[in-house]
Amino acid sequence: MNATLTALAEPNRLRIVELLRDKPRPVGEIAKRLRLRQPQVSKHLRVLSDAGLVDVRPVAQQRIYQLRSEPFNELDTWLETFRRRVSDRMDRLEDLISERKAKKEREKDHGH
Amino acid sequence: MNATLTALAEPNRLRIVELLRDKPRPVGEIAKRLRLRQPQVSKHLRVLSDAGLVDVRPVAQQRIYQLRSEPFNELDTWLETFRRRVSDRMDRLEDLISERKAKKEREKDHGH
DNA sequence: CTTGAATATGCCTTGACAGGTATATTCTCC
DNA sequence: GGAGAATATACCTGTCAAGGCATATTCAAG
Repeated sequence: MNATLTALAEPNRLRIVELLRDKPRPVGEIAKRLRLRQPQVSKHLRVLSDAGLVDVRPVAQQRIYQLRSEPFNELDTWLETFRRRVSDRMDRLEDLISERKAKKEREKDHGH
Repeated sequence: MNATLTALAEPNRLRIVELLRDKPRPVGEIAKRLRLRQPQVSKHLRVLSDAGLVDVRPVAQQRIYQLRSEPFNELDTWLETFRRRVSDRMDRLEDLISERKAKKEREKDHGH
């Protein structure tokens, strides 16, 4: 999960992922399209690969990189846990404030 | 988008976000629960705030932080663009390989 | 087996960022 | 208005990661 986020947090890596979203591509093409130097692209792809975000397949001297679905599914599942909660937050905040006030009152009465 | 990912990529920040998922909390409570020092928590919350991931409300000397929904919705929308694509990748890869082979054949014939 | 294309890796430098600690700020309460 | 709680900020330091560049590696083709 954290590996996924870390990998995606780097701007150029995000661009690569978005490029691969359309279809698998060899390193050179990625470099050309994104105007990046080949070594850095290879390095970014290495990171993406270690994070499990991409797969490689050798075709002649080329290496074709493609996205893997699992990490995105996991990310999606994780996001699920926020859906409902977030919409309830306001109410909960109100509750919390009321609680706090009530507590204050109790303490005040105690003091007297 | 990138701001969101960058903010979430830091492990402790992710923990904070997951803690706030349950309900809004003041800085001190976050620090205590996650066993982090107060200054670092404040810094992380600053980053999360700048990224638009959280909101603050002062209550006395406390600052109550709560999640905002927008960034998560955006992230969700972004993920949407991967749903179908990813499942189609295999086929596309096959296409690409076939294309490549066809191209090779053509070149070969040309050479002869 | 030599050449050239496609890619990976190693090394170096630099910048960003997280933690640690001290200190400033803001508020409550008496 | 003085004390203490809750929080923010400033400064320092160490670490890590990204880019640049040179080079190693792998493969196809003649």
